[in-house]
Amino acid sequence: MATIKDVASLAGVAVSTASYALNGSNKVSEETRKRVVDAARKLNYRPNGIARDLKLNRTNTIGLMLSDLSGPFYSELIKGVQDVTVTHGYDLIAVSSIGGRGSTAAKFLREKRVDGVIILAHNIENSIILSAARKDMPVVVLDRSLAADHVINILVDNEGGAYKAVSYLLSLGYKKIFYISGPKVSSDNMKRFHGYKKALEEQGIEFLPNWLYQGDFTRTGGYYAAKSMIMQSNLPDAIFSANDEMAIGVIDAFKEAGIRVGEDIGLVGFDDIQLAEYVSPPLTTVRQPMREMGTLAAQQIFHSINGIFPKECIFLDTQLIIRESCGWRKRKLSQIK
Amino acid sequence: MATIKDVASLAGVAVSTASYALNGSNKVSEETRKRVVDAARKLNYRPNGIARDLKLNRTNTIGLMLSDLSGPFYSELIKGVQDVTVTHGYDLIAVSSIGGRGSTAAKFLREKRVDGVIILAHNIENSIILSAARKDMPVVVLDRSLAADHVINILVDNEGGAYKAVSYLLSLGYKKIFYISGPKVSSDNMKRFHGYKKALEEQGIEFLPNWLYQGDFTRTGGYYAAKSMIMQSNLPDAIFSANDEMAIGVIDAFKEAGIRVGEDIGLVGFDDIQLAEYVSPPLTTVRQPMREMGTLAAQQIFHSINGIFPKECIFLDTQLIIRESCGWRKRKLSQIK
DNA sequence: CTGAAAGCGCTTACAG
DNA sequence: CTGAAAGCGCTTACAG
Repeated sequence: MATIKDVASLAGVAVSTASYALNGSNKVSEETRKRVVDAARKLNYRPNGIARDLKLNRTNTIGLMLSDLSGPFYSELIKGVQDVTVTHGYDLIAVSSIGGRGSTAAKFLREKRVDGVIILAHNIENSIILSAARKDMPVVVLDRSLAADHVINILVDNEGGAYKAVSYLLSLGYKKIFYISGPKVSSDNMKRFHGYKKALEEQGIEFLPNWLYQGDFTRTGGYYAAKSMIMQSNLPDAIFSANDEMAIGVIDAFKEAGIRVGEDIGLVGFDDIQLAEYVSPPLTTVRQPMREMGTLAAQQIFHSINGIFPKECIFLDTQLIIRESCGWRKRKLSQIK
Repeated sequence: MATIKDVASLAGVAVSTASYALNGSNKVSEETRKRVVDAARKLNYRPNGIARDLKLNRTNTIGLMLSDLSGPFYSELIKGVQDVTVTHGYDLIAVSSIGGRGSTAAKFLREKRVDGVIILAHNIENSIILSAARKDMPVVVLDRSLAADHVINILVDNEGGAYKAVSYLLSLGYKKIFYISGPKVSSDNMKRFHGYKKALEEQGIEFLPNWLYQGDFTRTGGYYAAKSMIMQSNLPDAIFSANDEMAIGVIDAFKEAGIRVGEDIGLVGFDDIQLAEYVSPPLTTVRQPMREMGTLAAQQIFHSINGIFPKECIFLDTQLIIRESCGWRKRKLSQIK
């Protein structure tokens, strides 16, 4: 593979001159430039971007770390991030954190392969983030609250969103409301759980341990949680699922058992993924402003690259999206604020 | 930011020794190893992966280039690729080709930043791929047929799939069947168009120019195509949409106009994206084996890294998934092979 | 306008 | 077991 040295020697110039010529510097005469470019073409020369990055000590790329590259959930977030990275002329790469410490995400965090990082991946430990964040590598976290230099927090009001959702269920007359949990290590999940309990408490309803079913934020997880309820004959009035994917699994399981979600039982999810609108019954859920999160996250990266850090963490609100999974008729009868 | 040099001098050893110690070589005494590791910790040393890549002349990462990082369409593909890259201990990064020649994908292709590349992005030109592919950077293309050294073709039978879909429509008695096209530069689209025309011809049905509506593979594109039909009062018996996303846009537009897809009009898509099953009416479509494509693609990369190239291009079959968007009753009446 | 040289942060034969 | 040195492929002051 031809290097700039080969190009220079074929063109009969020094490598510095070749470099200038190739990068369109005006320090070079039109004639030599042409000679160099010709030589490059002849050799099918491709610059080695890695060498360039090393020399310049910057990569011009932002990394987006997601717990699962293939999740249905990131679409809008990615769009938001992408909008502002291209505006700034930066590249964006997406990597997965599957595998935890051994994951590509962890490696990129460790090895300074990008100029900034946006994280939405609960399976990356705080310690990795803390030792990665530094002046020339700001990181914004979207899935936890983590106070440290060079880490920026963008938080959505998980607790408030969950509270809204469960209060809504309560206002419809549901009383025995189960919680299907995401991974316990997920801070988002814990916040939602708190919001859930808060709403219950406020209405003087006691939370019972067997109202909690463990899931893992996947559809399959939700499916088996609901299956368990059915097999144990431990059926609720309604369910608050810590995310939409699990809620869809719940629908699957109940459908199999002949239980009608939206009629026999109420269900609300969290996230408002694209599918939520199409699933049957359409899922009531709490929407996070994903696109806005993406935009904000990327903007914050560029601000801090320019030395401007936000004073405090950024807090975003959620929105309850009412569809049919909590029942139509009941809804009509009650007051919703 | 501390480098290995700093670590070495704090530990009072040569940088070579520091390097050996940090990389767990057994050339180093336990005692110095400890001294070095301590020094590294003290300095919060992070290795510079870019320097390492440059030195070793390999990145240990595979790049997946997609035309839109946020498409709903790649989920299974990514899973397939991921499965085999992690098995091989390689990293995977996903980059977008939005922006064509200026895109991150094009840059990574140009600058040898990965050890192999998988492409599903019609907006990357052949010329870029051809000049990127080389012995130490195999590329597999999933969206075009491109014969060259070090480029591997994995093709799904677009033409056959389209033919199947349209034949099915014809067998149901639909005659005036429109085509909603993807971008004309997309080879997938053109193949599907050929399959469509072939099925028509075989039944002696003449294709009319005003049966073709231009779309762009997006939901909005499909929506406006259908809108145009309605506004021009140019309504078909059925529509074959070059992909599912556009088909969903079609459903939206017809729904607004009070036309019932699956009753007044037949519709079939292509891809079998996740949504297809949930949309109303559920969409009949032709499924591509996306996960298998991903697995195969990654396997081929590793084969060629090991010097083994496939002799010919790999051809995958499609499958017609019958749901409700072409009508239930009609379907019952006819024979489908 | 052009060239010789240093250096980015690593790894790895090679000597000792 | 440890160190001095070369080199990966670039860019960029600095001289001339």
